[in-house]
Amino acid sequence: MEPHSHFPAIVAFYRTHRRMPTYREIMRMAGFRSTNAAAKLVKKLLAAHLIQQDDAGRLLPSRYFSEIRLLGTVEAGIPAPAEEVHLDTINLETHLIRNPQATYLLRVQGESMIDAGILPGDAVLVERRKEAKTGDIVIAEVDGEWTMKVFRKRGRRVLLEPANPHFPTIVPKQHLRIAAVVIAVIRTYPT
Amino acid sequence: MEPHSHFPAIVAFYRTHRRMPTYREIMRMAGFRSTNAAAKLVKKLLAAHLIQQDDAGRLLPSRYFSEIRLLGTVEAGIPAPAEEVHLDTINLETHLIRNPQATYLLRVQGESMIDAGILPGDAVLVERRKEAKTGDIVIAEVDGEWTMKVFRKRGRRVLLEPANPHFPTIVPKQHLRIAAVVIAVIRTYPT
DNA sequence: CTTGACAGTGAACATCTGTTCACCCTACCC
DNA sequence: GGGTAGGGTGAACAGATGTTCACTGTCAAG
Repeated sequence: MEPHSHFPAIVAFYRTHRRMPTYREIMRMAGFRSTNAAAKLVKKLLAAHLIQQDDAGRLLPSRYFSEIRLLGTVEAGIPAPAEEVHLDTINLETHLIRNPQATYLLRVQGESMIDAGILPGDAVLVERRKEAKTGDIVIAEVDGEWTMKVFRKRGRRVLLEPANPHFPTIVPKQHLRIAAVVIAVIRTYPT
Repeated sequence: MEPHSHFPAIVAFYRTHRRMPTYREIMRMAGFRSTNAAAKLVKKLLAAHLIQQDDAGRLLPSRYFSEIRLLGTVEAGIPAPAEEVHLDTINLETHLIRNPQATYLLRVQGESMIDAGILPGDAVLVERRKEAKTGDIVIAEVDGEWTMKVFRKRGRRVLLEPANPHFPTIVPKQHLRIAAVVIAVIRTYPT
């Protein structure tokens, strides 16, 4: 039995148990009767970089445990399922979210950011943050109203610019509180 | 020290180490000098359903490790962290992806879909599918070229429409192969 | 002051963990 | 046939792991 043939079972174990299997569990899954057989299998999977290990020898999932296969550009097309073996993969969530405790999903109303490709109905992933830098898209409370705009600092002044010429640039009069910065836009299409 | 104040550190540990911490590691993170203190902390986190445990006592991540808190619209604003308790949450990956085996991430080149809010550099989540219905955004191979366009059926004819008036509508002459349908657009902003 | 709840210490224990050793068996090559 | 590499067995071991016990200090309520 080739060592890689047991890899899908390990991935499945990780998904259902939310942890990596132990050597004993790998042994049982593969039908071995000795943990040494599992250890040798693990050594091969390690050499193939299909799984990883920490300093204490504990098994860790590799990037191959994430679900999404990464292709090139649209123009490069989509390969046949058989050629998928070598595809790079990413974990969508770790790729999008750096600070999970401070991350939220908001729905967009209105067309004020339409030229930045943010349409009504889109979802925006935002990270709670009090500071922003020029060019960031921020969620802010200005003079009592919540809004999403592009943050710009002009010298000492702060501007909140829409991405739509039909909307006015906001110059905060009294109160500006930056609550969050947009880190991603997510638009889903009905299937 | 409140027990929940240590929870973010545990989540951070899980994300960087790709496994749950042991009781000793929780002990060190919290500054305790007895594993019993960590065990008591864990008991409280278990009672609050912030973490989970398997049959052998091993710690497992709960949904709070991977789920995003869901707010309303931008105009409704972002509540203070204290009011977060009742927020609904979703898992980003399960929310976006219905059929993981057939789902891929592609990068967008060109501006042909810009009026649909799909900009160059965006990522599109696509699901391998051979059929499409009018209005779907499809990845298709037309007369030897790969392209992303809006699929439209006009009677017996099939049109592939761009979302940009400067680009031509494609009328497949010989060969049209639909490879995938766009199920989501994801745009990330540099932090 | 007394009481009780709570949080943390220190130590112990049975079990599980990754790792390693010697060994067996089979298949293949020269 | 002889040799060798590879995959598997069985057993052992040191260290790590979750759990538990008795105990100490603190602090607020009565």
